[in-house]
Amino acid sequence: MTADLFGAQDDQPWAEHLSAGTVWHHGLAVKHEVQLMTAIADIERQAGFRHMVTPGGFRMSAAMTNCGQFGWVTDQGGYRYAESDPQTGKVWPDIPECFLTLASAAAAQSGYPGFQPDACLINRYEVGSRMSLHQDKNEQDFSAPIVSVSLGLPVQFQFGGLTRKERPARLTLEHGDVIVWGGPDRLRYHGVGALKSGEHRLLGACRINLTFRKAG
DNA sequence: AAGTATCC
DNA sequence: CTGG
Repeated sequence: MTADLFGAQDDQPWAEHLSAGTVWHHGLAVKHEVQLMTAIADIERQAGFRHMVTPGGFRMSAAMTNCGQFGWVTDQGGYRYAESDPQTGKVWPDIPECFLTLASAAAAQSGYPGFQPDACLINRYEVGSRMSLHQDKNEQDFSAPIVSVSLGLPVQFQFGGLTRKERPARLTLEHGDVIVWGGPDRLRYHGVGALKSGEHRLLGACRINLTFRKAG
């Protein structure tokens, strides 16, 4: 990875090892922020954010889109990965190089070298949007970790156990934070609380989360 | 079912 | 009324 990928203080011992997963706290270097924002805007032009519907018929409060070979979708028929955007019939946009660089570097630093995601779900949270506790389990390959990148407003992240009963740990995720979980922790329940109002210098009253997976 | 409603 |  490049020395400035995670900002000027990258040689600091950043990792905060939880009982499961690794959180990297850092300020993204300005040029990388700009690259990521530009890439998201480019993806949005090809595959717009939309509020998907759960199998139970409820509209999700987070707006979603995807890039990569596979995109996570939900509708009344269930959760699944699709190789094309149901909204346009077109394949999802490619995962931008700057996304891949960040995701693989974060995975490698957390003990998962060679991470090559083929799916990136992009969630956009407005004030009040949330994501209740769930497992990422629609992927074919649980040997690859999950890499999650937070941008914009802070949020309370809930990191639970392998059953829903286990009480989740809570931690605040801020702009530029990256969390990686895999191996025995790959199927841990996780979610985020409702986004509180605020103003981020780049994203305004909004949080965007990039979640990288090996789906296929 | 990654949802809401309700209770405490 | 709220947060879990």
